[in-house]
Amino acid sequence: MLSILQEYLADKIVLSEKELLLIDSVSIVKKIRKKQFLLEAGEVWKYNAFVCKGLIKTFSVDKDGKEHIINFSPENYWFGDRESLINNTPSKFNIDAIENSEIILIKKEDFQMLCHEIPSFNNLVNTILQKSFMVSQSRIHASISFSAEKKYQNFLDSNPVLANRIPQHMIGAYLGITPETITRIRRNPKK
Amino acid sequence: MLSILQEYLADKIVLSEKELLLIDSVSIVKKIRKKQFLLEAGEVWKYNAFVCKGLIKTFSVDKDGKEHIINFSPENYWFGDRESLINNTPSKFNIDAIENSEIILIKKEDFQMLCHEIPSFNNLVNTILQKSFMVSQSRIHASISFSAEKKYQNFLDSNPVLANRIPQHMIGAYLGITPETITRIRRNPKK
DNA sequence: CGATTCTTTGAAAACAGTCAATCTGTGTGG
DNA sequence: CCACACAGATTGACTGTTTTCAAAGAATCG
Repeated sequence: MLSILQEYLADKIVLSEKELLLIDSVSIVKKIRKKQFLLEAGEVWKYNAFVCKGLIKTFSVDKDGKEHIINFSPENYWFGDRESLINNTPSKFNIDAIENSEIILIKKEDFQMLCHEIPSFNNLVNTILQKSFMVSQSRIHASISFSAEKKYQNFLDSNPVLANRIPQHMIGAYLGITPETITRIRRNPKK
Repeated sequence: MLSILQEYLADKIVLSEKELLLIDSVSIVKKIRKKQFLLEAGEVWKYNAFVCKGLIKTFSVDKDGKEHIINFSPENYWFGDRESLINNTPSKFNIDAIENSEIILIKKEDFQMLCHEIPSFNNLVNTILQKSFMVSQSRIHASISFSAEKKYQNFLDSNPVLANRIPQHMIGAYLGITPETITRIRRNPKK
């Protein structure tokens, strides 16, 4: 699975053989099965994680037992709980797999080392952060501006591929809409 | 007003006299009055901007003329439309002042130059980006998980100082709640 | 002041959520 | 390969929250 990360990196930045080896040397390959947890609320998250294959979700569970999904992470996406990672605080979130998945974990210190040793890697990381931030801004915008129907339509339009890998009730949990409402939107779209 | 930015920077990183001068040399000081626009939807945003004094808001206006507020930026905060800035695309947002304000603008290219020339400045920028991202994640979480009342309470708790500088209808526009609903929440808090 | 902006109110309507039951499809173990 | 269990989706009736609209009342500012 290391090769998937390598391909991803090769597509974004130029790395020497030595740098690639350095990255490999700190990469922990891991397979997890559907519904298996990577992080449970209360634990401290220690890694930067990359999805080689599969689909990961980050979510919270409220006191009524309802899930609220912070993020979906498919292949070639990084994930983790940044807040817990950076502040060394117990996470408010859970992370588990929606599909059987193969991921790479890089320990916080190792990841920092990579950023320090490999300037282009560091740039990539910052670029990704920039993009993540823009995506999250646009999600906020949708969230405060749109009706349930528009939120759902917007999700389908923005994530056409992802949408048919994710059960409807999870899309709901991501958008803040109940699955029943989504059913009704689908049955009875306005116009 | 340059001194405010200098103070802010001095508090976060160590800068040589020369570096400070470099920053000064590309800083454009600007005063804007309440309700004055810095950016209108459709224009391309060209700067990184820092608030020395006052309060800035970034918002969209939908087809019904309703405002949706993306961000409030008080003193010592950076603002701008990152998406428009980075992609050189017309902004979907407007930026104006809630209070008479004093700000510093740094042109995109100059800002990149600063990041390139001053490593500690670059680090600071990335740290801020990290933090902005975490804040926006937590706003997303609130937005998909909480009732109107909890959103409002959470806003007051998270922004006790800001809250009494911002008219209620703008807090509503930030949270995705009508001002009437906020009035009712205040009149009739549950427990 | 006078004008503007902001907040509050009430009544009605729209929207989305809840609950419980049923239906559907899928995957797994025997 | 079938049967069963289970997860997911749909339905309908109902409830509750939030919005809408219009009007009136505060508060603020020049």
